[in-house]
Amino acid sequence: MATIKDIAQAAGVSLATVSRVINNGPKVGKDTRQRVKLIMEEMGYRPNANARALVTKRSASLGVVLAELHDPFFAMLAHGVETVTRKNNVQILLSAGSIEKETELRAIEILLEHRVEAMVVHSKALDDKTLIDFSKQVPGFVLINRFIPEIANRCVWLDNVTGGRLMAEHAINQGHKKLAVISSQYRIDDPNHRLEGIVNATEAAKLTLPESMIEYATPDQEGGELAMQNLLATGAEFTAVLAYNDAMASGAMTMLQDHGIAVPEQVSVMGYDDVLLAKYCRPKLTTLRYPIEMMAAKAAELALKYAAGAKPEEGLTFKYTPTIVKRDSVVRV
Amino acid sequence: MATIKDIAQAAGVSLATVSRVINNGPKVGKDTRQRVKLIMEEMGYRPNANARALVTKRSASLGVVLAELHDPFFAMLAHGVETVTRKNNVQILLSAGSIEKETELRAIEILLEHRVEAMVVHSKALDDKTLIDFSKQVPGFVLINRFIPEIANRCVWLDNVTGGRLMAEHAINQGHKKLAVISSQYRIDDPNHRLEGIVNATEAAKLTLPESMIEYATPDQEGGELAMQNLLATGAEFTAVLAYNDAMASGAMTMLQDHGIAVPEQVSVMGYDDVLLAKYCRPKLTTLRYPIEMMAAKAAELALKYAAGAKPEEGLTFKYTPTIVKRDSVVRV
DNA sequence: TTGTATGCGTTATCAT
DNA sequence: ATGATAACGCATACAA
Repeated sequence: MATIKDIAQAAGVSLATVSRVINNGPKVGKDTRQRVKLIMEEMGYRPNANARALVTKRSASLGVVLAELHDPFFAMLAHGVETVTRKNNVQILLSAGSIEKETELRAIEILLEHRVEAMVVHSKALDDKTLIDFSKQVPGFVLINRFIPEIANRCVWLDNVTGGRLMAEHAINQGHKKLAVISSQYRIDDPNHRLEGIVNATEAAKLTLPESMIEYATPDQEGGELAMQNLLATGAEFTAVLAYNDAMASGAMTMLQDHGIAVPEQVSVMGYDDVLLAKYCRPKLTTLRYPIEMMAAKAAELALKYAAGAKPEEGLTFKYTPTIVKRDSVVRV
Repeated sequence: MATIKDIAQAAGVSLATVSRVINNGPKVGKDTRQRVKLIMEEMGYRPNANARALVTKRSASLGVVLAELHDPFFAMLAHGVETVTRKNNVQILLSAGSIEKETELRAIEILLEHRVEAMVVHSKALDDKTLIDFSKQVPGFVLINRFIPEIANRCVWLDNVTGGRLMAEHAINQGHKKLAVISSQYRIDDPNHRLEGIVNATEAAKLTLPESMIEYATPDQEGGELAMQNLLATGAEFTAVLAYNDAMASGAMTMLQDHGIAVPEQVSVMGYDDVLLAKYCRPKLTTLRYPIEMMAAKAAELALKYAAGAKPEEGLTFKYTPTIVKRDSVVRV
């Protein structure tokens, strides 16, 4: 592949001049610029991003750490990031961390080795201290879906406690008194927080939510089916089910319908996330909107801004609150 | 950030020695190795991938060009690639090309500038010649979802003509004689090929498929709804609908149900792709399995192999054929 | 306006 | 086993 040197030689000018042409530098004759450009075209010259990054110490790239790409949720996240990187002519470097400590760590390290300027990190397995340390090394370090007080101004996150509360309140407002909960079996913050919000709301409404009305399973459709199966097996009575996410809600609905229980006529179901699926499934899912795409875009902007030298404001954080999307899976009782 | 030089200084050895330690070079004393490693640890040393890429001319990265990240289909594609890059300690560089000539071109160029070793490209807007040219520049250049005879051995693609035929044949075998088709309005190869297969099958079965029974819309749920609405508005009669993809099929089902037409009792519906949605929607979609994740993994492997110097075998290509997944949206009539 | 020279962080070649 | 040194491709301060 042709280098700047080859171009200089072919054009009969110096390296510096070519470099200036490439970067639209100011001090270069109009005709020389023309000629050099032509030759670059002819020789199919492409600047070497690595060499450039080495000397300028700026890589024009943003690293993204996420769990699993095939999860639609992370696809939305990635897309949110992409909208802003594209606008800024910044490249995306992807690193998957599958919610395992070692992998997440390695994912971040790899991005660091590539000297990405900014970083949007979705980490659930790493501890606060590790993340705080990284944020000190990388000016453009931003966390998504996580809140760490010490670096609050680098956190773009969803208030899941409020989310849980909103879910439960909505069900309660619709007259439901016997609630069941289908949660994720992974003991990370998100399910804990959502559950906390649900419990708060039930207590405030003087309802009881016995442990037996809470089922845990994998946070996907199969998990939702399984959890509902278990719930039904215990013979428990409930008129509304609050699921950890839309996939579990969908699974739960399927299982209910398979048992001849009409949704929402006999049992109401609520999801969380508002992914595509929520609109596609029948009945359409009443759920909580998790504006992950918007949040991811925000995180990317922030990361780029910090990377460019902006100082994170003290005492600031980027908290989003989910909102209820009323569709057809919940009815008044 | 500490460099190899800093480490050398701190350890009282030369650059060369440190470099050897980093790369697990052979000729270095056991104790020196220990000491250097310790110091690297202490100083938080991280090799600079850019510098390394510059001198070794190998970037340990694979570029991916795809259309839209938030499309679950591309999320699967990305995931397929990721499974093999992870295994090979190769980094993913993402570039979105939104099915526009200019953007796709720019996406590839950017990856080229980063000197990615391998490339998995999903391009629909670029012409054959351009792609062939690129493949000559980049040894590890592989196309996914596209077939170009001149570089057949770099193409991992799905036989959409056969796919279309299988769809139609399945419907016909189930006794359906009046078919309707919902296709994509984008005049790229995929819908054309699928339609071609459908037409072939209908002709072989001595059925007619008038142009009025084919509706075109955007390849998403809204498009499916719209297309079905149009179809119903014309008063056309049909007992089976073949959709361009699962999203359109889902939209079509919704619209049918909204019009009080039972699926599959009154009208059967078939999708294409077998994305998550196909299992989630009600009735579960009978569709064609498009093993995109597997294909993407194959493409990535191939790209890496070619990048490593393996010569593309002449006359070879990587064609996949979709298979029918029978679920609940099609019945015998 | 143009050219020269230096250095970015690393690997690799050649000495020692 | 270890060190000195020349690249790699580019940007840039300094000269001319």
